[in-house]
Amino acid sequence: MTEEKQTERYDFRAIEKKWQRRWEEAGLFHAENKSDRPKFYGLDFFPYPSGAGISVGHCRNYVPLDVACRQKAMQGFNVLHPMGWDAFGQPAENEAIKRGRNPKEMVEEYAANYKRQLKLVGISYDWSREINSSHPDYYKWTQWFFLLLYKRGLAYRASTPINWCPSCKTGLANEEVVAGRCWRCGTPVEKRPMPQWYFKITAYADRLISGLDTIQWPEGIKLMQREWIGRSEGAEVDFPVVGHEETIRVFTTRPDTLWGATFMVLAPEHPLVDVVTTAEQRAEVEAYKLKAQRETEIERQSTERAKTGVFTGAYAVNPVNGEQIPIWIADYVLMGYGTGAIMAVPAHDQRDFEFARKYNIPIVLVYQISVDQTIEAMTEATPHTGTMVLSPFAGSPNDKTTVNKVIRWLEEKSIGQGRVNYRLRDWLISRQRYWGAPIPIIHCPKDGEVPVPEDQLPVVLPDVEKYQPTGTGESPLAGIPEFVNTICPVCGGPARRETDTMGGFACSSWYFLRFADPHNNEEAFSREAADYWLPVDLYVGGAEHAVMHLLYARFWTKVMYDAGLIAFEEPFQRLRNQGMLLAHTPGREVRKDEDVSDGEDTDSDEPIEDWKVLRPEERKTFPPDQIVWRWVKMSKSKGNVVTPDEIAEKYGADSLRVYGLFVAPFEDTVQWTDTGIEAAHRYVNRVWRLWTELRPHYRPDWRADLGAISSLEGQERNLRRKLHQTIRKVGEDIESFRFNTCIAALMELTNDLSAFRNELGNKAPTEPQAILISEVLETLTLLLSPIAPHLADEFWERLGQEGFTFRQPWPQFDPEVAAEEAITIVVQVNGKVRDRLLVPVDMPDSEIEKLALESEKVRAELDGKQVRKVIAVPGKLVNVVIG
RNA sequence: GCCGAAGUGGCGGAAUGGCAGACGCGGUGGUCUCAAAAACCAUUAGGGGCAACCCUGUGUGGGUUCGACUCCCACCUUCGGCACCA
Repeated sequence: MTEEKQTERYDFRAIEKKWQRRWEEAGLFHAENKSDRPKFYGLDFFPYPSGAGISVGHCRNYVPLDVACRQKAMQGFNVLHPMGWDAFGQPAENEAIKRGRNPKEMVEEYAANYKRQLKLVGISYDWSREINSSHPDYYKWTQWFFLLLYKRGLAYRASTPINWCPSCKTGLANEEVVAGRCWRCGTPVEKRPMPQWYFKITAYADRLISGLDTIQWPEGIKLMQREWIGRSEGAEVDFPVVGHEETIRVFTTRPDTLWGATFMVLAPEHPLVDVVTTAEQRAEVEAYKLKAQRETEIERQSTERAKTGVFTGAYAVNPVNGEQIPIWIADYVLMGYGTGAIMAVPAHDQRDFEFARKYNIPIVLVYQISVDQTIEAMTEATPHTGTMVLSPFAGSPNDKTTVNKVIRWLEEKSIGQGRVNYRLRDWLISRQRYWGAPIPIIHCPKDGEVPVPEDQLPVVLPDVEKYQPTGTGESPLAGIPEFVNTICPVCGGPARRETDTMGGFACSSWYFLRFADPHNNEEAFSREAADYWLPVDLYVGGAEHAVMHLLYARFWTKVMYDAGLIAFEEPFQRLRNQGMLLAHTPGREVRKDEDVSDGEDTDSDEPIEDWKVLRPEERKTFPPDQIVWRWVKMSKSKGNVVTPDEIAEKYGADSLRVYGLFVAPFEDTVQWTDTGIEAAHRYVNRVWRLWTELRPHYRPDWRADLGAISSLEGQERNLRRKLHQTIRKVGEDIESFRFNTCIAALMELTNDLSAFRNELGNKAPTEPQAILISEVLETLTLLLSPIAPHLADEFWERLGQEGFTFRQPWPQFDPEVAAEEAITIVVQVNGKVRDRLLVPVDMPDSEIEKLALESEKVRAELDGKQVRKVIAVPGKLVNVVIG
């Protein structure tokens, strides 16, 4: 036969377009709120749709979850896999300002583009549930939740110094300040006193810690949350101030060292500073306060910084021994933690030790390491060693038990109180920006703060021409009289609306619930829908939200639980973080003193940047030999974005999917390479050719003749075993997010199938061979379905089947077929491999041991030496210990 | 500084107490072709040997074990997080 038929070309563009259209027409991914099947809710962190669209980097979290969801659907689950837009917030507003555009229109356009791209990649979203946090029918409920928190005493307005970003011109939550800088723009953050809205997240601190034990999240993320909440146990103690009514309250984790307190330190901003400072010291104290105020957070937080401080002239009384100790102010004490004041125990706290040495303040040992220990010889504080020598507890060890004993004693004597303190601060929710959900509060001159009645929600964000931040600390909304002026719901008199909007994290703290019931106009979600779908079974997104979004969403969920709205306390059962995608990017080296935007870091130990991306226009003119290539995160600002559009056009969406899954473990940071995507494409092509060549031998009724292949031998038996092993492996690997080895397993199967095809050549297959081919082709098609869904559905159709692989049951493996018949037993001598034995699976250990000892290699090693021990591990190896 | 994760061929990675390097990239040789590409086949950790084989090898140094990439201790490096938290 010379009709060596040319295999049909793999026309992925046509195939992918065709199936995407058919899926949409069939409403294939539409999830019903009721089903006899068990539910599965898979969720991606909902994105802010930026103008750059999605890059192949985004596909690294959307595709794996899509694979998991598609597999769940085939396994018989009723799957909810939704997508929506985190459209409110500063990123969108900043971009709109930059482009001189209306944020509303702009966001619609960008979201539409995202949607188009996600469809292009073949993600199985139920688009009928698409939501947009900037739509009134969504933010109505964000406002409703604000009022829920308000009514439960969890939203309050207070005027304390806030983190202010001078570039974004708005307040920032503590979580949004990274190393003293704004997390969005990197501008050093300032402190400003201003009346602001807060959510009382600190009231939930303990539950936010304990809840972590009930969920399957990466340990690193849990740890970061625990640290952020920063629980510490200790005591509060009041120190009377000599000659004043006031007392200074301190929090300490080490009340057992009270007897060694030789001075006190107040934060420069502490309200009592002005009260206690003496006339002689006032000038010096004022100067220090001013200096501390001028310093940015960055400067104040810099490590290895020498301690500085000023004496106030005042003294406090140590309540445990009546001694008078000086009161200082110093910037190493922070107003934002504890009470803003500390008792200083230089002997047992390193910071206090340094301070005492510098200002010649006495040091008193509470715990002594040895009888001849002298203060003069000390070079550092000894926080965790020694035996107590002062106090009624002399003789106690320096440990937790002693601390607890002292706390009880303090409570009995009414000197102090046991107390738990948290690093977590309340969540600053006010933003002096336009593009957010207005805070639904009315300020009435008569009735004060009045919540907007629920039937008046939403408080609609007005359409305006000018929405730029004012920079005065007032929201742009304050300049719109039609918005501001309203009527007090209580007295009917004239009143003013709150003009701050909510930060974007409010919108994202409940969106996962809205997906359960996205079109509900009566409530945020129906209890029934929430009970059915929630909690989210699998949540996938980047680790950059480890504290912010994930902490806030957990907080709101607990509030809703307490309000009886839902039956669960943790919103996300299982969480996975995908790794970053890096692109090889040309840049140039930058001298450390060049291009440093805020040229005042004279002694900063960290260079801001010693390398800069070349701008596109620079790339053409820059001397090639001076270009320094680096792997950096793919982002529009770096000019190194690869879009799914171009990859889908050149290689196809299925190839892109395979690439991202295969290139590295899901959590790992990976480097985008052209050879990588080409390899994936080559594999998909290879499957296409192999499958297409074998397709003519397919028998639709192969299941009826399974008996014909129950006793295959040789290569055919091996291929069938491989097939069933692959079913097992692919199933397990998708379940556990090990997509790279999952693809590898499919490649191995393909390789075996290829060898089989080569063996077969142009010969017509025998009856059993045809059945085997049929089983392999059909099963391979279904195994590929979650990974390369377009290709799989095309194959499915070409097998003469109806419908979609998405609706087919996931293949089951036959353990007997998958079982190995003969296994290789490794024979070791003293732990070194000397021989290998191929034995039947069911050979008894004693037999294997005997064979091993008879092995020529082993006998050669023996050479007169004694066999001391023989270790046999069933199915694995025999180790002969000689000596 | 503290906390966490990681370190394996030329490269991405596999193996989580039992055959180190699956799978893929890249390389080399071959088949096909007028030629090339594609595809297919073979080979590919390093060193030694004509060979069958032998030795070395998972960041470094110790330890536990019959046996360690895997567990324990110390150190080095890289990445991520936190950073005067009283």
